[in-house]
Amino acid sequence: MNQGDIRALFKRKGIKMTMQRLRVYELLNNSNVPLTADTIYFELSGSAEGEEKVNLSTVYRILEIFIKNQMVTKSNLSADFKSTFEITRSEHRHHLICVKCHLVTPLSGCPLKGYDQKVHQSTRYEILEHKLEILGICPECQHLK
Amino acid sequence: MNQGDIRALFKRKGIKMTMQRLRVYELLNNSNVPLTADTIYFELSGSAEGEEKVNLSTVYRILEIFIKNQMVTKSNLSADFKSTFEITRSEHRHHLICVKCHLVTPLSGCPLKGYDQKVHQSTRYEILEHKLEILGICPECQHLK
DNA sequence: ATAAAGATGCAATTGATTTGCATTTGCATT
DNA sequence: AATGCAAATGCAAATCAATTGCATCTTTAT
Repeated sequence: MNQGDIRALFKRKGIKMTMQRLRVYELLNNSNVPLTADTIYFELSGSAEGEEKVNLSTVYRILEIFIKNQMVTKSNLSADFKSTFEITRSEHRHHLICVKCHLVTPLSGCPLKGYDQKVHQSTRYEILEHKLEILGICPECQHLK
Repeated sequence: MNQGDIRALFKRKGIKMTMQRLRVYELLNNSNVPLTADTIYFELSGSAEGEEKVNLSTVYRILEIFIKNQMVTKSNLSADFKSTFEITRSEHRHHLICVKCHLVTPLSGCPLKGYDQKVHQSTRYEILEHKLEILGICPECQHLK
């Protein structure tokens, strides 16, 4: 997804394009794991020449807009209980989190195909989404006793 | 589970029994939905004659101990992004949360039987637990437009 | 090029959770 | 039942993520 595509997406959603929003979007789009707000902040700060910082509250405000426009999903991964943000993809993803080192590994495929529908039938809730995370100890950390 | 059972459980775990711990445990044990720390605090404050308040930081410290002893599980339900605490049961539970009114409904049965094992095989993580929550709109709130 | 609407930066605030410390309580022992 | 001590509690202050008010700067439509 190049800069033009992103510009078009923003226009389609009626979101004003700014340098900050572009950079936050690109960062999330290029990450294959959810990111915390302050990770985003630091990633965008450490960048090369000419690049200005993006203020942390601006990061939060941008994320809020992306969420409202369903471009980003907010979650709380249990590893550190900070909120994390992830680009909405056509195929949603779940993650495996190491409780020791906090490594996050995306899982392929969703084991809950059809489950939302079943829950809808038994509860009459209108189902919007589900969140799943698996907690464990990664191979590395298993060796650390 | 009566007071004697709880006392025995504490003894078995090597946890000193105090009035505050007993009351927090009973409250969680009698709830069929996860509770936030401040809900616990308020529940225990509003109680009848003779009952003293349990300080909020004490509530947090008690929950910490229960978690360490695997008597309680901490989660972040997405509805309001506060931490919630739930008694560990032989059959773990997942919940359906209304994004409008925050109603929490326990779901019966776990749709992930065998999935942990499968993830273990493909990733070599030692799997400890999984957390699942379904977000939706409850029948009541669907009518509110 | 210009103006209006909206976005950003900065500092201060909020709200949940944690921590230090003085006091109190539970429990093993006498 | 009384005693001693380790551990638990209450209270106030601190911490940390997240939010907000406001003055200034950018974007976009004209």
